[in-house]
Amino acid sequence: MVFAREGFGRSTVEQVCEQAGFTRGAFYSNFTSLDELFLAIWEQRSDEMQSDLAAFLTQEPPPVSSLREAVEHVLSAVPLDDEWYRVTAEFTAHALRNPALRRVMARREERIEAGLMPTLEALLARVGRRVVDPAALGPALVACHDGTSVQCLIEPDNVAVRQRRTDLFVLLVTAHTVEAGSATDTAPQETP
Amino acid sequence: MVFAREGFGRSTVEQVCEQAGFTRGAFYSNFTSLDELFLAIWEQRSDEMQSDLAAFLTQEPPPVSSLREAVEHVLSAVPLDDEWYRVTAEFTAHALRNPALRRVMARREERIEAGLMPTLEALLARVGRRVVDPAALGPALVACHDGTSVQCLIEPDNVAVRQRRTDLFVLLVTAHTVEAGSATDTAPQETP
DNA sequence: TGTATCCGATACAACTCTGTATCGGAAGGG
DNA sequence: CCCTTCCGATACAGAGTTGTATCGGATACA
Repeated sequence: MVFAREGFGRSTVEQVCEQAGFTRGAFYSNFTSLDELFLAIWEQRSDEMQSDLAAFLTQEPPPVSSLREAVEHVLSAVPLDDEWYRVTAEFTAHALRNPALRRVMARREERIEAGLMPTLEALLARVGRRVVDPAALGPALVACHDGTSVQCLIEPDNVAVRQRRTDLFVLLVTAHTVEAGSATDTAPQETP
Repeated sequence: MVFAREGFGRSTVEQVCEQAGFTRGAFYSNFTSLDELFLAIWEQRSDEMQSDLAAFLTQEPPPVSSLREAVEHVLSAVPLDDEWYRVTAEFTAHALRNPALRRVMARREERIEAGLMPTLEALLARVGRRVVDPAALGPALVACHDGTSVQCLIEPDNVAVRQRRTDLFVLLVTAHTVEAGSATDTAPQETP
């Protein structure tokens, strides 16, 4: 992917076409600008990943026996794809400057949450836990995923980073759930 | 800042010089490339922000009376600077493709943690809490900060996002601390 | 089989950016 | 007061990029 290698701003129509195996003539008869192509690619791939995630999660009910295992199973469906995260970082930077793309990013998050939460809740139910506030847990998971993904890719050789990533997810899920029988239905407990 | 407006890859030496009020001749007698300037600017500004953070936090011991107030105080020292976060997003995307910049990013995180944690621990001590595992809390805070900052800037009009951001920080700090008298000294408790 | 339509390749003209080389002036040292 | 040194401005040449216009072939349809 040219955008991952060069950065979006430095990519040229020529480079993209060369790698894709067609010419600039072909490009300009299908798109009007690189921006448009970038958006199209990102949306398509983003949709694919969400479909993959959803498919993976719903496919076979795994025999999880603890909350951590449930989290690990979900995380295993979200690979740390180096190239793809570079493209996403480019897209994020681009979106922060472009209202139209901002909406695309917002939709992406909504769809991730929509695809993730039901399965996650089902998995957690199996280990006897109930999510208290899905509307808070979803965004928190996405934010932590994005934040820790960058950390993992910035220090690819630091295994502790990846370990902490998992721990953080477990922590989040733990704090946002209660034992299934519990009557508590408020926001995550703050002990002090 | 040109990099925030145009994106790094689309910025030209000409644009940068125009805004800064000098000419390309002046530029090339002080830097060898835009990459170098970008790195210099980002490191300098990043250092400034860390100094500001440290100064703000150590300056006057605020009269916090709860863990949440302590967190809110710290967060108030980290403003959601729209322009600056755009530059950071650009830098992040750039760093994911460039090992030298990766190291700069890693150092940035270390310095944030180094500047933040002592004061945070002091503040928390004042409300009767002790951090259990600073080496885990620091990176988690940074990751969540970066992740939620994007969310806030992607949906600037959504106040719920900003609220959840604060809640998330409170949650993280809560989970990584114990009551000051407690003997517990293990990793954050996972109840189930 | 002939024709119309579509799509991609090639060619082209205009523009933009980069990096360097040369020139002029200002500041500092002797 | 002169001279040297440094720094920024201007000018220029080379390279690369964009978007369009024209051409050729393939495919679908009558």
